[in-house]
Amino acid sequence: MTAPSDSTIIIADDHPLFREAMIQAVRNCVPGARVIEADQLESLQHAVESTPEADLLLLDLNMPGVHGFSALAWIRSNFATLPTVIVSATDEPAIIRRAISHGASGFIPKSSSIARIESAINAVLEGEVWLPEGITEDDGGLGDEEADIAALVAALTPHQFRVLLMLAEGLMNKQIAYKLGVSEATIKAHVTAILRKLRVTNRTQAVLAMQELNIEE
Amino acid sequence: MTAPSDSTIIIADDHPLFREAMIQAVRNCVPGARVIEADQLESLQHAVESTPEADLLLLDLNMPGVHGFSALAWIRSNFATLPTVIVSATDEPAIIRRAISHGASGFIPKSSSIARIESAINAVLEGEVWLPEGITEDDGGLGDEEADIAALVAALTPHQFRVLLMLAEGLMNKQIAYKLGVSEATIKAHVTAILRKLRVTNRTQAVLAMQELNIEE
DNA sequence: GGCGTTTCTAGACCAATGTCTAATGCCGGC
DNA sequence: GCCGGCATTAGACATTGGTCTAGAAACGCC
Repeated sequence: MTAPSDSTIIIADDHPLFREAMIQAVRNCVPGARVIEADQLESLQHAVESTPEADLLLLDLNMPGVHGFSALAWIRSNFATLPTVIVSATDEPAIIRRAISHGASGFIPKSSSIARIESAINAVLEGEVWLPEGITEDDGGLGDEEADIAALVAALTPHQFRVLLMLAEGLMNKQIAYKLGVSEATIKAHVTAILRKLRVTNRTQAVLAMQELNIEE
Repeated sequence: MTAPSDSTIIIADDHPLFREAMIQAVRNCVPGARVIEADQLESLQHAVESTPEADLLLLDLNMPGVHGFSALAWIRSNFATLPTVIVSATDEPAIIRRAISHGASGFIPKSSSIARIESAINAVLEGEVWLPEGITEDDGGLGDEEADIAALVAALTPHQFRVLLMLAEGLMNKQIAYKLGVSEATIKAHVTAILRKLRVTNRTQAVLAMQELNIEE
């Protein structure tokens, strides 16, 4: 238990029961830790932006609005000092290695025992990279295309990334403007910036580009 | 060899080498068969539309422009009498069962031996359903959402389906019109029809809906 | 505390998208 | 053979989407 007891740890998972279990594990590891929960990307964004001093993020790969590595790529870019551990239902080595290549500090399959989860949390808090048994880190890396798009997505600002996620839900500019409480003209400006950064020419292509970071194989 | 030697068989696969191997297998099974090749969805559409008397379609799941069951769903609807066997690099039982639920008459993993492929072709030509060893047909079926969307996609006309595939590439109406040799106004009419049939309100949502039929898990 | 840079905001303008109406041609049923 | 329904085509019109310009606010850097 080398971590200071005033650590702040963010847990992002849309499943309340699992979130509860993770909180227990965290409390066992770091008794006095402050735990912040997020059940969707919006609350996660709020959490990381309002607590830049956080020591660890436990991130589920499949939450409403994000089904893949786009959230990880963006967080790694905008909050590079925040160690992030991916928590996922899968345990496929290929996906685990992709997560590490995208900058994750560890990978915890949801099938892991509580004891192993606690080991993982402790290891990452001490600066190590934690992987499930039998997985080696030094391997492959990402496909060219995937790495390229991750870099482009990482260049987005927080607002732009949020808008991109809404584009990926098929929302109109007007709906996005309402949700974010700004004018439609503002959203249009964000969309233009997104298209430029992702090097595409319309919103459908932007959504398709981001989906390159999805999990599917 | 109960199949008549004047059978017509369509082979759709974007990999020339593999297509060649399949042709060999088909010729062994049905010596006098007429073989039609297609290397992408456009040529496949042309093939099925111009040879309604075809006896069998061997369809790869991953071709340029189609990455999933959308092509199968649409073909089953518009050419219901054409037995279709899925040929795919995967051998995951879940995907195989999804293929059968979408109306495929068989499933051949690309890892199969020539002998097994020939067995499969013969079986399907005689009206049976052919599955790899160890896979049972009677199971599960599709998720509600997937079945629903398959039904909506199946309702599209050939032209509409082709336009939808181009929407899924992020093309503009103008580009689609040029490719299909019609006016932009025509494409707009098609898009409107597609949106209605898929029960969505813009092209991005249409693309997202179709992607529900993609392979990803 | 200033200062340049980046982000966020938004209005005006033009291009792309989607709807409505309607004509043509094709196919199946009576 | 004739009729009704549907696919396809397309023009006129309304809405949405995207670019350009530009000011205000936040942020790091002297």
